[in-house]
Amino acid sequence: MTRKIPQSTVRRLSHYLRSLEGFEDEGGTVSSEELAARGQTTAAQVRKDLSHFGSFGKRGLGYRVDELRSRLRHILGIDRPWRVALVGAGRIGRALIEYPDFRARGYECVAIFDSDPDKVGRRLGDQTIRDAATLEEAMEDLQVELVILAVPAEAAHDVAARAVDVGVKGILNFAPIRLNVPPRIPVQDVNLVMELEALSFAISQAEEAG
Amino acid sequence: MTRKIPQSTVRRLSHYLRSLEGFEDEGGTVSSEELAARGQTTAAQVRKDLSHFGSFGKRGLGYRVDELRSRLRHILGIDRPWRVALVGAGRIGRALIEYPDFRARGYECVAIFDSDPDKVGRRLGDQTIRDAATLEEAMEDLQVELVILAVPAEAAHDVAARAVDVGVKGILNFAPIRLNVPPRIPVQDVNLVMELEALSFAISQAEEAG
DNA sequence: TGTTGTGAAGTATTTCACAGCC
DNA sequence: GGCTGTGAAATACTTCACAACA
Repeated sequence: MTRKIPQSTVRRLSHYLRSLEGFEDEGGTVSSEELAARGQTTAAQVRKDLSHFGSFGKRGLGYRVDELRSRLRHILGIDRPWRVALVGAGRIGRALIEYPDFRARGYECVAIFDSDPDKVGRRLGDQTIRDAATLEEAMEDLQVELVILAVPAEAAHDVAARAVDVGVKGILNFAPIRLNVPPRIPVQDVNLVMELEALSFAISQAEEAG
Repeated sequence: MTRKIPQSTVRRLSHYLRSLEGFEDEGGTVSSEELAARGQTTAAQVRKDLSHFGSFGKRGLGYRVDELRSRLRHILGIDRPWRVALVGAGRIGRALIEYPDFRARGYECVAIFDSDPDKVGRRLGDQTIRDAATLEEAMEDLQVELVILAVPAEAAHDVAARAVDVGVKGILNFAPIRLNVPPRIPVQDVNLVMELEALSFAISQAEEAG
């Protein structure tokens, strides 16, 4: 039913789910047209995206809102909780785990690590910051599945390798380097400065074109 | 020379520039092969990406490191400073403007706004947080070019519209909504929870496939 | 009637492969 | 001899358009 789904489709699926949030009419239906209008895409694209995972619309009617929502949650893998560890107790990591959506989407921060002795032992949210030296033991005990890697580039490879060794399944990487982990481990890179660069690129291009 | 450059190419250009950072051998050269190895792409892709902007390699030799670096900086529009304002003095925005790369890439935070009276007037870095009500006046005075929009979704449309009205040229948007600005204004959306969803999607898919 | 699901057509992006130049 | 620049081929992604059906 599903083979190789492009990243662009996954992004759109997240959007569709988010769009559904605005719907109070639980028992109602949405058409691909309506969904398309809320994301910036086309009705055909919506239908194609969804069709990769089965056909759960009703011709002439659209998609049942409540069913579509639960299907999307299942497809995105957020119909169950995820045990997440934050490594690097800086601002970004903290921003992320404090997002209301973080918890609302089923991500649960079960451990926070840092190597700075001044930070170790402090409270952060409902967690006490642990010494990064205890990473393996703690991650195994707590059955961590996802790691948010928010450490300096120099430390990132090491932390990633150790996390993968103890069975972590995926990494959200804020370090501006390409992690060298086995291909079975998905890594999602986030680089905020790069996003700014995309902006200055677009503006410069437009200016140059006149 | 350049027409419509895909987003994927722009991302890779940023990577190439970042790769060059590791090079001490300023006067030396890099081949497309080496560049490809540092990003996760192919030599042909590197050459194609660069060829959109002219041909500045030497056959048989590769690209001069120092020249390539300055070309990339020019292409990405970071061969000049950018005047940036942060709207929403929460953790993410602060994380971003405190990144060493933020300044190193020429982005200069010239104003910070928030609507929370408890925050207005406080210092943050080398800035005093301004009342969001004064946004138009301050942005015009300070000739802000880029806005980092890190406010709740409800406020985002309004802030974006006001910023565009006073001549802002681009927006980095952390609010999980589609901003409704004129098409000439580039908007770069960042949604960290969506990145996590891409991760749980990938893992769930792999698990389902067995 | 209205809207899905989907092959087929159309675009966009990547990869190939090789002539051309250092 | 080595490596770029680039058309041409291959692949990936999106849009079209329409049969199927609630």
